[in-house]
Amino acid sequence: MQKQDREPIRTRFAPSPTGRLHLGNARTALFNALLARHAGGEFLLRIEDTDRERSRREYVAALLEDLRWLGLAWDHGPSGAEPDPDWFQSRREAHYAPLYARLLATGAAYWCFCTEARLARLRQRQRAAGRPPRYDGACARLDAADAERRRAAGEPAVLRFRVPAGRRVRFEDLVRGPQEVDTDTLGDFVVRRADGTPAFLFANAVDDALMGITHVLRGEDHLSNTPRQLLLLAAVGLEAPRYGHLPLLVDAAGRPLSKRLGSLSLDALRARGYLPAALCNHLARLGHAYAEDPGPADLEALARGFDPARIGRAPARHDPARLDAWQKAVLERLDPGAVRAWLAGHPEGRRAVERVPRARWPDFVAAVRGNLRFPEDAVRWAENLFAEAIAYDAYALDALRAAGCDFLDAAAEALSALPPGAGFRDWTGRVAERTGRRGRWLFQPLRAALTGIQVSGASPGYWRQGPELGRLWSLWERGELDRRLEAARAACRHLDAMRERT
RNA sequence: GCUCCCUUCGUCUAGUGGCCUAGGACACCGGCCUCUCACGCCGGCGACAGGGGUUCGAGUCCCCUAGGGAGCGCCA
Repeated sequence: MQKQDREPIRTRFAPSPTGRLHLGNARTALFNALLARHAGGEFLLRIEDTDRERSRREYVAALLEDLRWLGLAWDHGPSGAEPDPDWFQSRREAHYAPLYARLLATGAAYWCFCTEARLARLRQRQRAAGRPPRYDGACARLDAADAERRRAAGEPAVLRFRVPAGRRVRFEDLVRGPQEVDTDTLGDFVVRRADGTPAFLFANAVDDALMGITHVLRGEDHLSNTPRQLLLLAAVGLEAPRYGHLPLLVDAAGRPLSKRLGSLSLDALRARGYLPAALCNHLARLGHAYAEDPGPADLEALARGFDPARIGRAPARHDPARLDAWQKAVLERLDPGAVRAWLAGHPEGRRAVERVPRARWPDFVAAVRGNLRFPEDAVRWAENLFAEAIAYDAYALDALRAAGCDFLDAAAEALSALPPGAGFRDWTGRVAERTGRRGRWLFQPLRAALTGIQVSGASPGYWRQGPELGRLWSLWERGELDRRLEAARAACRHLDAMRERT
């Protein structure tokens, strides 16, 4: 009994707060959000904190923060890290209790008094004998009244689901198509732990049904859970969502993403300076292909073309170069204000924001944005273009020496002879005329004179890369151009003097 | 061990029996754009894991092999 089409779509993301979000989780969240948005439906957030040992309040807060940062707003869900009875499974006992009772009453589940030690031994034996490690059903035939008495006497017990024998469970996977599983390959599984908390299989499936979830996109590792959850939901008389299983996401080396491997955690990527839109664009194409690729797009456009049927079945590898390409593409389309906000959010980038005069900001962004990838890239140009002290680095001095002081004199003269309103080309045209230099012999020394300035954190010669000289030129006032040329001439004369002395 | 899943250029992928001498994007290499880097444009390199079938015809269907993965928990 699975949900059918033609009703409003409702998806969810249901993380357990036992670690930070990484690329893999984030993709799952994104896909569910895109699916909901695509259909004009709703996207919910639920916290699966039934593991008392490992769930941590601060992870909830971090989770919410990461999702908000990514731009994945949820239509319904927790508003903060404080557990509430609606969205935190640890507080939803009241919803579960009647279902346990029903399971017990119909015989669909039974009390199991097996100790963990016995189960461990059992699994070990089964494995050694080359058999699948499954519960052997020791408590399945216990007399119900006896079991209740032992329970009442305080003997610890789990509630175990009785998987019907010799049946086939069929379902249609949203991404993998028709699936069929023999119930004889399934062992009786735990529904409620001895400490009274619900087991994942139970709480997860039940909450999806109770919350009216219609579609669930989740990791492939849940594929074999699906028949169990279907059986369970049928036994409590709830309607199951449709499930779709996403291929695993692996790192650049082809290894599964791990919570311990921190470099692909969302907060690490954010600290590095990646934009949420870059991440979303990257993720939206890992294991999913657009029929018509929208290019660097916002969530709305990403959602428009999103289609679960176009999700792949093979593991997808995260290629950092691809992510960087999205970062560049997204950055390229950001307006100056957004670039400013991005930079202001990072310690490094803030230095750039502070250095560049507000009025010059749009021009600065226009000139430099093609050369940005991370916040620190902006700092060097901000410090170079709006430098107070002017000192040339070794490569610049080489270029000045090679060009000769006469050349610089000519450049300065051409500049002072320039009528107001004349542009970069007028200037370089005149310099070319006076000195007979063209191409790199003309531009290289001019670039050295105007931008070959030492900047903290930049490697020597950094200025030789970067935006077109002409764009930078228009960023400077005439006085600043004079100042730079004058400094270059002084440096050149100093070099000459040094040479004469030796 | 058992059950299930997966396998197209370096990477993400298109491809649902003829439109495929396998297309695109990113990466890489080369060229152009009056200096460099980037952008843009043009071009290049580059793949159907292997073997058997089925078919007039297979990347597409079936089987086997190899390789990878998941599940089999009082973890989610």
